[in-house]
Amino acid sequence: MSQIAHRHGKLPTLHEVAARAGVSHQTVSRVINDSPRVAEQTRSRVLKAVAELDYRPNKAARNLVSKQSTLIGVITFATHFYGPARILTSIDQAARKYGYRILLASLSDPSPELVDLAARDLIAHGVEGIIVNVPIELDPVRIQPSFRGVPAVVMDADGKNRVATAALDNEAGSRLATRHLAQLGHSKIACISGLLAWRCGRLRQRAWQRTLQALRLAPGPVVEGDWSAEGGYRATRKLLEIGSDNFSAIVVGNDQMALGSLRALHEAGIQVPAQVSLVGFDNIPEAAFFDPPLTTIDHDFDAVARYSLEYLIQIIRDPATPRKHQSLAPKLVCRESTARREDS
Amino acid sequence: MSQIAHRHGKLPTLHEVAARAGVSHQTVSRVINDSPRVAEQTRSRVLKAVAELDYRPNKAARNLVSKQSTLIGVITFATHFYGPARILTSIDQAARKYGYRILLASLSDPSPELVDLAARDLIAHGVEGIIVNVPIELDPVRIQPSFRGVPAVVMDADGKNRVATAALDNEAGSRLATRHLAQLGHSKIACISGLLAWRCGRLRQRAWQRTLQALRLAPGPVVEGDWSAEGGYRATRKLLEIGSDNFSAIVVGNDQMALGSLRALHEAGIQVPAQVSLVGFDNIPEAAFFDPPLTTIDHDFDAVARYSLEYLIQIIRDPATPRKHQSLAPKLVCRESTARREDS
DNA sequence: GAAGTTAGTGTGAACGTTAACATCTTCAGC
DNA sequence: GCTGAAGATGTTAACGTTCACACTAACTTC
Repeated sequence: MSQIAHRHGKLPTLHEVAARAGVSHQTVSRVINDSPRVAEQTRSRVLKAVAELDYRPNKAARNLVSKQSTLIGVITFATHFYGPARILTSIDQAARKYGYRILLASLSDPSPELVDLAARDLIAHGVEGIIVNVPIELDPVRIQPSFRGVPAVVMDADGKNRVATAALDNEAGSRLATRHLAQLGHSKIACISGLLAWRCGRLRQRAWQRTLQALRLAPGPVVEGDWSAEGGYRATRKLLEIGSDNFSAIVVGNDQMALGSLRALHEAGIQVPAQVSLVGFDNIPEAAFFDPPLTTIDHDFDAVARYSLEYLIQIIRDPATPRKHQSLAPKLVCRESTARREDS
Repeated sequence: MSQIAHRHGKLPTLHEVAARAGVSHQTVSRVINDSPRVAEQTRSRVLKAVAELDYRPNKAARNLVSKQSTLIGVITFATHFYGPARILTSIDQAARKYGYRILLASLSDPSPELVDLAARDLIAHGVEGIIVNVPIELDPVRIQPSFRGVPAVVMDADGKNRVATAALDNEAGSRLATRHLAQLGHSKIACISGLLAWRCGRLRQRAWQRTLQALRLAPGPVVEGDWSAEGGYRATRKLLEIGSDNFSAIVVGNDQMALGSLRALHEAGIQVPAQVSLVGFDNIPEAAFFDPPLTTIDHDFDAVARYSLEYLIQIIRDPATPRKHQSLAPKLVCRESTARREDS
């Protein structure tokens, strides 16, 4: 790798490369930045010096003068959950392709104030753009001043085409799940929602309710879960306490909770799907191996993440890019946790 | 928040704050950095100006001159898996407490060359330290030159006390799992390993083998999985093809694979734990809700992550900190997927 | 062959901060 | 009231880039 030992903690600079190649620092800069205005011979001489010294441009210095930090900030929350973690990973993967690195700002608490603080801090670090993925109801128009002109894409929000936003269509997913159960003949459809403090939790629950209304079905019992398997387990126990003859199917807020729900039903001696049908949400890789394999809503986390990042980069490159809302349609994945309602 | 509108994309600087407070930029710098040599009256005047302009120090400029970037680089791989994702999250949480931000470098492929490249890039960004969490066998002593004196902690590796390393004790975990099964009377213990290209996969498998040797038991069949539920499912099918009378228990490389395994056994009409006992690895939050609830090895991902970060910060603050290897002991969590072997 | 163009290179200033040193008070100590 | 220390502030020079511009040589163009 490097043929030359470096003084401890001291990295070579443009000037040292220039001295070694016998040119000015500016010429080295031109070579580094692929400027066409460099003679082939000079270029190779510089490149040789760069390789010998194992030179890498100091990004802080570049950032200071040119505002090009090759940094994208991501403001996120609850990365211990599958969805947020998956999105973060996908954003990072996508960013790498464009030569960007991710500067992480994960919140201890999802409040607009902390988003504002995080945005400022990221901007102080010189990020070229910011992706916000926070589950609370965040008015993208109102928080925009926090970004002070730095391009931003807000996920899981709707910016009314005044702010760039992108979201998985939670409502469409929930509609799909509820309709599927109705079509199988279920008329008593319960709901285990995710945290209602989360936007996607509220959206999913509301769509369940509205779909039932549209189908002229009375809404079954609702219990709020906390997205975890344990939360799903507890919510199902509550549902069973209310009375198992109040529902023959459950729309569950995510797959982890569905796992807990499956467990609770199993313990209560209730057969899935023979006695109760269950639909999950997210289609985590494990869902196909639940017992029974889970019918669920497939959400393409990678796609939104990739879309958001590419949209952000487009805005960075051309700030005049129109701001709009993009929503990605989910699809139903039928497995074995749902079945036709047997008339009793 | 900010009372004053900013010119588009232009952030206030030390000088503008200084002008507004009627002091020199250096005095503002002193206030910002909590220097004691500032009169109380001046301090409050400066603070007022800072608040009014909503000033935040430009980290790139600070980084350039003082080498204090408040940035820590994390080199990681496969963040779509539970373990690496969890560790990343925990590192980030811990870093925030110390005022650091995480600069992410996730690899597309876990090779020493890419680790080297990532390290250089992170250093070019001015990170004050680096945490490496890559599953391959990485000789921490050999890759050390990549870091050019920048403090680093390598996870899941052993630096022979010449490089700072930290790891969950995979071998102890596997030993615990295997011994547990042996104590329950199982003598034919199979293994579904994780990817053997991963260090932890190899370590876990090897410890299973050695434990059996130590117990003077013949090793059961081994199949390599890929850490996923589907991989566990396929591996179990292979095991069943080899013949279900060759094993009465399985040590599985992680909980996701154990889920797939459970499914495959269920499909084959094999009762767990009545006919076959199963031990997982990692204790993911869902494991308690598998059917049956999974006996597994509890790995404290948060603890290693926190430890690694705190160790790194200690080295940053005092480069003379001795380099050593820290290993965290896992523990067995007994649930219902293991039972005493019924003599047939 | 003078004037304009273009390729290739160099010079100096900026970016916004901290470090090092300089300066100017103020006040204790005798 | 002089000396010296300490407290409070200011001045100047880095840090390592890029940007704007200047310059030289060679090559067109009429």
